Amino acid sequence: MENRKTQIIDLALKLIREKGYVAISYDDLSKILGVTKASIHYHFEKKEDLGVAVTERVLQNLQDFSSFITNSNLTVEEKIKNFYERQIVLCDGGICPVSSLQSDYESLPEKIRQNVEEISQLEITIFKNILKVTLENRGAKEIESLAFAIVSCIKGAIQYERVLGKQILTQAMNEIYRLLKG
Amino acid sequence: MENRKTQIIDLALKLIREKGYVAISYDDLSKILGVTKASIHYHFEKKEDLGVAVTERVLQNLQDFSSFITNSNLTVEEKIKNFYERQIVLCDGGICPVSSLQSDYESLPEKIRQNVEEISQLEITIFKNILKVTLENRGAKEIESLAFAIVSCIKGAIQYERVLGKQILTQAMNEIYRLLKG
DNA sequence: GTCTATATCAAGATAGAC
DNA sequence: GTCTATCTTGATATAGAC
Repeated sequence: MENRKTQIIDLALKLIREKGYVAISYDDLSKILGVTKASIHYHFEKKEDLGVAVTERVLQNLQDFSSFITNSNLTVEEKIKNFYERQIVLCDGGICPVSSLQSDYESLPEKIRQNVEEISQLEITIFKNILKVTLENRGAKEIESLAFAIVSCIKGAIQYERVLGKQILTQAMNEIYRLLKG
Repeated sequence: MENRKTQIIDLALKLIREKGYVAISYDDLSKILGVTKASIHYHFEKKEDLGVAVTERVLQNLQDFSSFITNSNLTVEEKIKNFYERQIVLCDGGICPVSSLQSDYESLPEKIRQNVEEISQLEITIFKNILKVTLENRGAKEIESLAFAIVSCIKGAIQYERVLGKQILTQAMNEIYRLLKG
């Protein structure tokens, strides 16, 4: 059942958002899906294999989003709004899966680390591409700094929001928009 | 030996920065310290007790820092620089212990959660206090939004920096300084 | 492709000797 | 205060039946 495989990846991604890669177990997954642990092991022999599949999925989604943004005619503000509204949907009450995997970085097998690196870099690159279109008068270095600031801000805000339960991301983004006008 | 207790908290804090609360074990701690697991259990009967001690330490340090900043005559820029340079020292190649604990939030016992909440809130409050002194012309709401943005940016940047290994925090902060002038 | 059963190992935790 | 020894539980993983 190829569908079961997808279902496992979906669930693993959800639990990584909530608890992190280290904290989830095949027991968690199997109980929620109503199957046995052995059944999960059939689809993903080792936990590492599942982690690789999840990060490949995240990377693929991000690449699709990158293409969508590149080929769109949206304004910079609209593109940024697209990015962080997508973040909210992806996180769905937890934290960003990328932040979660970054936190667990030291415990990740090499293959998963490489994917997390690639994902992190692509997020920065997407923002650099968004910014350079309309901020042509600013240097490449400044555009890179801005991309770092905006992505960092979005990701940090989501983590505080889960713990403190305020509209931290939305409010922080209002300030970021002002950065682009200055 | 009261010193051993402190030593365990120090080490736990270091490992939380590197791997996170969930990922560390009494076995890790005991091997590094050259004692037995049982010895760690003597000082902290349950892992939760150790987590509480660590977060109380983090909170205490932050409260001290808050007093220092409040009673200083530094400029806003200097205070912010103090904050994020302190972050770099605290993280020491890992991620911020607060970010680490935020990521593991779902897996934390209630008592530790409360401490993480308090710490997260105090970080925001410190920034609000820093900003309101010189940004009197801006409303309380805007000051809060700015505090959210700056703290989020610092914390997010540290996570990307560990994975991508660039000067992401410093560069992001350069852009944040511009926010304060606009 | 999914199951039962089981192996193996590590983690959190406790009892009791020294 | 630290140790040895041990317990329990849960996690990763495998073998082999259906």
